Amino acid sequence: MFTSNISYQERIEKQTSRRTFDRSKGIAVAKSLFHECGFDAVGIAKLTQALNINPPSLYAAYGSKANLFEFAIEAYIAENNLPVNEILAPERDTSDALKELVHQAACLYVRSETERGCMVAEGMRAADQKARMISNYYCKLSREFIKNFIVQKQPDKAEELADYIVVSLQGLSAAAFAGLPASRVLSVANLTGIGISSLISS
Amino acid sequence: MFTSNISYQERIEKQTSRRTFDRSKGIAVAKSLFHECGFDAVGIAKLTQALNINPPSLYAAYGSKANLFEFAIEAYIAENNLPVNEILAPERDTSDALKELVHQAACLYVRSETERGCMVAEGMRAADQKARMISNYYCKLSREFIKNFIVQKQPDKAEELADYIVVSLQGLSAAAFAGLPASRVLSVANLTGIGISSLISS
DNA sequence: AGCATACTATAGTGACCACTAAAGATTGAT
DNA sequence: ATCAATCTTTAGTGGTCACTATAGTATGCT
Repeated sequence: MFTSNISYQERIEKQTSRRTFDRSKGIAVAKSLFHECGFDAVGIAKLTQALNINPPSLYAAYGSKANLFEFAIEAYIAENNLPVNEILAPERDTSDALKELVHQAACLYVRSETERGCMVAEGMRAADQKARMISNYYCKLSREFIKNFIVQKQPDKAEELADYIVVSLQGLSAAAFAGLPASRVLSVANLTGIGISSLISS
Repeated sequence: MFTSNISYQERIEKQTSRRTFDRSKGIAVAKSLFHECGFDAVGIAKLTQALNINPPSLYAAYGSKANLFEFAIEAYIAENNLPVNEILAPERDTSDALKELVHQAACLYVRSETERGCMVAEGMRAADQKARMISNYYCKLSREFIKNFIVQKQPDKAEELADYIVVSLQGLSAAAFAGLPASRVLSVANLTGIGISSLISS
């Protein structure tokens, strides 16, 4: 989408029965490494060692480190995505829905001891510009989704409330990544939920 | 404190009238670069070019890149620090004080077009472990200061409220760093303030 | 003047970075 | 069986990383 002319699906489908390493598994491993360490701290050497392959195999399969990162982010979203269609169902109370979204996201950010925070939010801080652009794009997608939910019932507050939710999630992700214990992250998420209630009822 | 056996003051005082580059200015330049680009994205080459010196001069003056980063953070705190002793004056209303703290911090995070967010908060995401440790330490200092203010009047909520404030600031810093326009960052800070009110009065 | 000190600049260190040229190996199709 | 395609491996590319050994130079002290 940003750096590749060939999509994730196209690449996967090209895989034949030939002797080859498992591309899907490669993306899963890369996702874990990128999530745990961040884009900048994961080198090609670390990736190829984790996959037990050589650099050319990695490049033949994914094109570049940035490409692989984007595949990994897509996998992250596909696997870890919250059931947002249920959480942000149109008929739900705005406040309840947003509170649950923040709570569920916080749970996601601390459920692993090693892969902390939101991979997208953390990717936005990478020193590498491509990694930042990719992450920013998926963050924007999320914000739009949240905004479109809010706009149905609170159109006048949709923009600023969407910003508020996204920024809150960025803070929770940062805290989780920095090592704040799960219980305290969830406590902050709970306080954020109380804040959301007061913002919507006012 | 973490990586040096020689303090900032000691180094500065050692400066004689000999032909030498301005150490304080070097720290100021490094601070701007680190703040704008992040620890990882600023190499020795970039620093020495900006200061118009050679690497050995930089190492003679500051010891290491991590040392220089710590000096830069100290300078950042000294120069950009909010008047926290006034904002968090003991006699002030807890809610008003915390709201102003968040507002002033948000203003700080977006006042420059290039140096966005909080240098300490952003440093906590560096790929370099030393930079993370240094940043985490100063973040912890800030949290303690906030907690000690809250504990005077709301001792039962001090810990979780302090976490809430710090996480909110981390979110605002991340948003500012990612390029969210100043007006929207300030708007989110304002909403956070409303949330703080409801948390304290409840 | 002579000397030790403290900074400087030149020029490099090995290690790592993302990435690839070239050739071998395995496959499916003919 | 042969060939083309596609993967693999080996072995590297040039570049940048943080950092430094060595030697030159300007300074203050005696």
